[in-house]
Amino acid sequence: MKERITKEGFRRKRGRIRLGLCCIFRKEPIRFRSTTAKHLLQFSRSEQLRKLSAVCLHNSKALLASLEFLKKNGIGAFRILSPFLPRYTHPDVGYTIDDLPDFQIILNNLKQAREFSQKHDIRLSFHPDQFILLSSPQKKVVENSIKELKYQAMLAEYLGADVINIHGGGAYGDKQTALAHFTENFQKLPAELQQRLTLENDDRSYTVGDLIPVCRDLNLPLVYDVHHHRCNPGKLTVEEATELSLSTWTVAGREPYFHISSPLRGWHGSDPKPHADFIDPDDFPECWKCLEITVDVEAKAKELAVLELLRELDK
DNA sequence: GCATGTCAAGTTGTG
DNA sequence: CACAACTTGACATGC
Repeated sequence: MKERITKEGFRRKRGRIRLGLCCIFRKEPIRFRSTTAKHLLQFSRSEQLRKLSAVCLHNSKALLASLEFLKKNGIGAFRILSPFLPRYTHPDVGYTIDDLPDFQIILNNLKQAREFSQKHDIRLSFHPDQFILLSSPQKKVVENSIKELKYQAMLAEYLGADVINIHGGGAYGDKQTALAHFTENFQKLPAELQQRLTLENDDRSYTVGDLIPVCRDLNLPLVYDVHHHRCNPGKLTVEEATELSLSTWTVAGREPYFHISSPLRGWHGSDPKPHADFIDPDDFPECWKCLEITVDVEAKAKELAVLELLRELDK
């Protein structure tokens, strides 16, 4: 900690680290809405679409408000929640954008969001949830996953988001076989989806060491989650994993994407996996501080945690 | 208003 | 063997 010189003018500058907010706000009154298939199914199709349209329209406005907040507060990235257009791929109530009565306003808002984020250099990303599995031995599971990924790729296209980040999925008793399934399924995806997909190490199955060969093979960037790494490190140190992950981005000339969080109840004794409200500055790897990277802050206090970490890194 | 149960989906590890 | 946790609560219902 000695190398941080506090004297004005000699302040050690952090690398251009862009901090990212994940999905929602703790205190700022910006809320995204959702709805359920069960609720929708009691109405006629046209009534369903009216309700869905209202929610999607609300969310498109909430996104614009989010970006405005990020710009004002120096936050450089935003992860868009998966049900931004809720139940889009649901087998019974799924829809396309132009089914929605307000689709023109919604599309216009998405276009505005893209222009705003480009103008103010706010990086947008997606993180499909735990059901999205390209490594599953079940054909139906992979099919549903691809359907959802295509939906997120469509949104990413409208919004100019460059990252759709997923995990390796289950190990199914044999990681190498599962990763072979992943590779096989990845190669069948449309190019516009392949271009955006990234792989993230997780806190139970796949370590950075497990994923690096797949990433090299498929030319796939690795989103390095240092909290997951500390829960499930494999053989690599944080410095080694950082270096390996960086190489998967720089080969494509893209800005690396990392994740940070702190354990809810500390590193000792109880389960370290659940996330804390804020980031303990000691959890932020020293070796990241001079890098030009995006770091998503996975903390329960959301924008408050991002702002606090920003201040901490500026010290 | 507020408490509570429910919501599309898969997999893993814990108690 | 049920259940919480996972990147994340929000919504609907009933009092």
